[in-house]
Amino acid sequence: MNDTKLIDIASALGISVTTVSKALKGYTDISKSTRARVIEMAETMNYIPNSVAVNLRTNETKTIGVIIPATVHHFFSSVLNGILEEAEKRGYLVIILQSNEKYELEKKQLALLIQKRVDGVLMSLSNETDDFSHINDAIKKNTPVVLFDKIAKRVDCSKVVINDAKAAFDAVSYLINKGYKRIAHFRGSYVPQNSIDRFLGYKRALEAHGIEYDSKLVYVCDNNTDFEDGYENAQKIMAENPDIDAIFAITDLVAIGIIKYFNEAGIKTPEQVAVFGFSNWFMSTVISPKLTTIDQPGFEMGHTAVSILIDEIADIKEHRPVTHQIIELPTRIIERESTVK
Amino acid sequence: MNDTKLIDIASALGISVTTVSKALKGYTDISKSTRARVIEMAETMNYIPNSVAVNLRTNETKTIGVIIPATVHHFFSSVLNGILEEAEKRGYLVIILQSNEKYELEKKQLALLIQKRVDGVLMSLSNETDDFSHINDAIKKNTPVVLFDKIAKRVDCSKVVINDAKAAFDAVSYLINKGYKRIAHFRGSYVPQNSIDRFLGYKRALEAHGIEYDSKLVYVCDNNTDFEDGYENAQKIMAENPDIDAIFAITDLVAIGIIKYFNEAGIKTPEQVAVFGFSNWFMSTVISPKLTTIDQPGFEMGHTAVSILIDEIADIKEHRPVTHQIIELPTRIIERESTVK
DNA sequence: TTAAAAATCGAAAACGTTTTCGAAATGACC
DNA sequence: GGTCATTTCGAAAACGTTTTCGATTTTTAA
Repeated sequence: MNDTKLIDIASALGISVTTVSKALKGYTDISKSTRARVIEMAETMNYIPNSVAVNLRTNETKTIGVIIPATVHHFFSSVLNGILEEAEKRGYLVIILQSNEKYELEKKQLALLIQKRVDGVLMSLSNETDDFSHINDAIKKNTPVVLFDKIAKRVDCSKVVINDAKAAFDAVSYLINKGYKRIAHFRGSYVPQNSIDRFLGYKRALEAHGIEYDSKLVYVCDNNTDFEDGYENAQKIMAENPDIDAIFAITDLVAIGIIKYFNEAGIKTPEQVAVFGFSNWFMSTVISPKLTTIDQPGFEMGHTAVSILIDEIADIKEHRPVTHQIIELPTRIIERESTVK
Repeated sequence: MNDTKLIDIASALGISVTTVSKALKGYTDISKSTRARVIEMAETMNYIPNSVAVNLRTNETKTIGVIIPATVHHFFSSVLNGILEEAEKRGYLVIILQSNEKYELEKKQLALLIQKRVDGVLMSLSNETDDFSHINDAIKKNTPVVLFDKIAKRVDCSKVVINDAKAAFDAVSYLINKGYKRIAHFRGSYVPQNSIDRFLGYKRALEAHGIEYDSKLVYVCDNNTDFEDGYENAQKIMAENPDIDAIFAITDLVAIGIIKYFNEAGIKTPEQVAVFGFSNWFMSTVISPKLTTIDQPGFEMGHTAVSILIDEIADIKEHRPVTHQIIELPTRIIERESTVK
């Protein structure tokens, strides 16, 4: 079952490939009549252009690459849905790779995408990444990159993010305004900017409201895949600092770990200790009590990242100057049961 | 920043592109010394082969397409992880598309992938799909297809599945052996084979154990994205059939909806009514009580589907006869709290 | 030294398009 | 009928590789 090519249509009609190609692409220097004949013949011969040949000739693949650091779960699955939807709408296909939070893998995968001649790439950085030359190289080679969620401020490209510090500030301020006074923070590991920013937001909110920051109330949860981390640290904090009345957790996942422990240990949420999550993952409504959290708009993030990227691709193609944008998507507090007495 | 090409290396060294190409690919008719010079020059000039040109020449893209029916959540995210991991290991990139359970979209996307010259495609059928000519066309055009999870028995290609009927049979038999007698089933919609098979398994298990099938105990949950369905039907069944002592739910999602209602209504699980889910999604350990369920090996499914596909791609390329395989992955019962008194 | 064998290289075709540029045909106009 | 403008078409180059096949050189064997 051999594919039909331009030359097949051409010889069937006794004309040249040039004419066939032009007719199919709507060039104006082909007469109405032959265009009609070509189109009909293409139809009956079931002609499908060979994308690879087109790619080679036009030097674009209508494909974008995506590198995400973690497994396709929770937050990234929302982002991915946004990416897929918008990309399809704009006529692009998307190749997905995951770096598993490894810098070396991320670097290799970016190189692979460039070798594959994708028109642009979307990426969210691995926790390990603190050298950005691979990204700068890509940009220098005219492959636009837009960073989302886990970004690096120092690299000069478009970014779409949320304001983690502000969101955390809002969350903790909310708790303070609700009357909670001794508020702990279960933070993430020390490297990722997200983790740092949310911690900073927590600290600033305390200071802004005249509550002294107490480093003993900060626990580190650096296991991103399970809620055990939250569970165990909850156990620990209740032994070490039983006087707390609220916990601001870096993700819904650790918040859920906390609530699970509290449920089992008979600690009432929010009466004894309130819990505040982050991301508004699906399961935050599954747990009892339902989790108060920050809505992190993953779907929109994917959407706008693709949109910006494709615009930049067009700019580069048309030799227009490309201006990088930093888009900060709004977050909002979703108040549920875990913080309202 | 222009990419260096074979001809750049060739002219830098005063030799032909042929020689450069062969040296780089390890042809034996190039002397050790010139090979070394070529490799070094390629290194210093930072040569990266143009994949598009290679694709055109070799007529393969080292890329596979994946079409999934639903949003990347829950079960499909596990499958996707399996696919990505195995594909990368075997040197293939993967393009992902989602059909949103629409036949027309599925058809269009498959055509798109073929036009893009992917080497093969993995797909899980939409709920609407009952015409399989698009798939047969793809296979006829020498693009191998392997179906996973939501398959069609009538199309002649490799498939990787679980035995839904058997898994459901096992689940219900487990409940019966535990002493439950009046077991309801919250089924899925009427079209998908999964839904039908699980229902059939339920029915057969009852019959096999001498319990009369009662159609009044079967409720339909056809909303796949939320647990409201389970919640509402739980409410309904307790009003209409308060004498039930167990529910076998088609997915963990509806099972969680049921448990949420039971928790709120003060109905004890499993003491008054036991609940059995399906898939072993992450959140089945989040809910209280933890959910007894069927483990559906999504990650492995992705793994083996890719593996089979790539083998078939190789067979076709080498003009070997390709034999289709039907792989049935084992499922098993994960016993948790929702069924043990 | 010479013939045969082996080693080493390169010209050119091919993959299937797109697009430039010029040529041929047609139409318009006086 | 002759000039010019317009319409319509096609030859050929180009995109960057891979691979066949023949040519040239070097080595081996006698």
